Amino acid sequence: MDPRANYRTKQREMLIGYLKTVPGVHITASDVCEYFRTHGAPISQATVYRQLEKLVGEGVLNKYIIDAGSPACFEYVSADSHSGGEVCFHCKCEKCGKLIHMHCEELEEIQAHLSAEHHFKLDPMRTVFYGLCEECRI
Amino acid sequence: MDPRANYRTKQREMLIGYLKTVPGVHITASDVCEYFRTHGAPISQATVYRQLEKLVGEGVLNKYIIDAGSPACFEYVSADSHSGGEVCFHCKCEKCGKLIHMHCEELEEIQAHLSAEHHFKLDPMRTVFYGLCEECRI
DNA sequence: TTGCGTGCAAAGGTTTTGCATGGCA
DNA sequence: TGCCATGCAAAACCTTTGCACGCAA
Repeated sequence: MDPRANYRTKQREMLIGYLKTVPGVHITASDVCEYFRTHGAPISQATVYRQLEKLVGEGVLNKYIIDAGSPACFEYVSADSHSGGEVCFHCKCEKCGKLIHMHCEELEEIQAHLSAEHHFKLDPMRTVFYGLCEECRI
Repeated sequence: MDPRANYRTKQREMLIGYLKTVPGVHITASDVCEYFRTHGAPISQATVYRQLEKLVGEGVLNKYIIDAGSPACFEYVSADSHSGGEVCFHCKCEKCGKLIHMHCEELEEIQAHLSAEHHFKLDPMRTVFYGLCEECRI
């Protein structure tokens, strides 16, 4: 689907290798820089940003924009997600800022409904539900 | 519901007055600054940001984060939306940028489901569904 | 009079970019 | 060899903040 030539550089392999070890966890660009700096194999932030963006384009990572001013979050997409099996939704608490991951079949029906009735192809990776979490709703 | 004392300053009135004339349109902070600067009544950007954020807190405006690095978008909330009668959802096309307003009962069930099953109180005014619109989905 | 709102300028944080060098294919 | 990737630094960008002054209540 994406026959772009990608060089297998040391930095790219290190990045993918690391992100694979934390699937379903939100990582920021500076998190990545910090990780490699404290592990004796620093990668420049320019390279981190460029590779992360490239991996998003390839579908290897998801990118989430939670809030303005805050750094973007990246998350490794597990192999079984590629098979179309599970979709991950996100809920963001407006009060405490907590981010909740959700794997819910019922919510997947939203996609079908939006597609059939509103001719809109939902992008679950990009969509964030805002509201109040269990503790904050009182 | 919100007894905060809000001074009726000239800048605040001008801002609300302008935003009211463009309901359902996405406006950025710099758009606002530009508008008033070219109309002979400049408002400092600090004031624009502070007032916009305050108006969001009051429910007068909605704020949308479209993309990292891109400025936040603000949108005037019409009076009938305040009456609580109808809930308005938004779909934002990631490709052409079009914003689609939706009044759909079926989608309102999402709120009930999130509340009952996931203990999450959805805020429809703040939530935007991202994806591809009819023309862009091809 | 009180204290919030404003304006200016500077800072803060995230992300992008120019350019020379390095490394994969 | 050709060209993409990397690193460094600086720039670009949006947004927030400190402080003194102004103005609504």
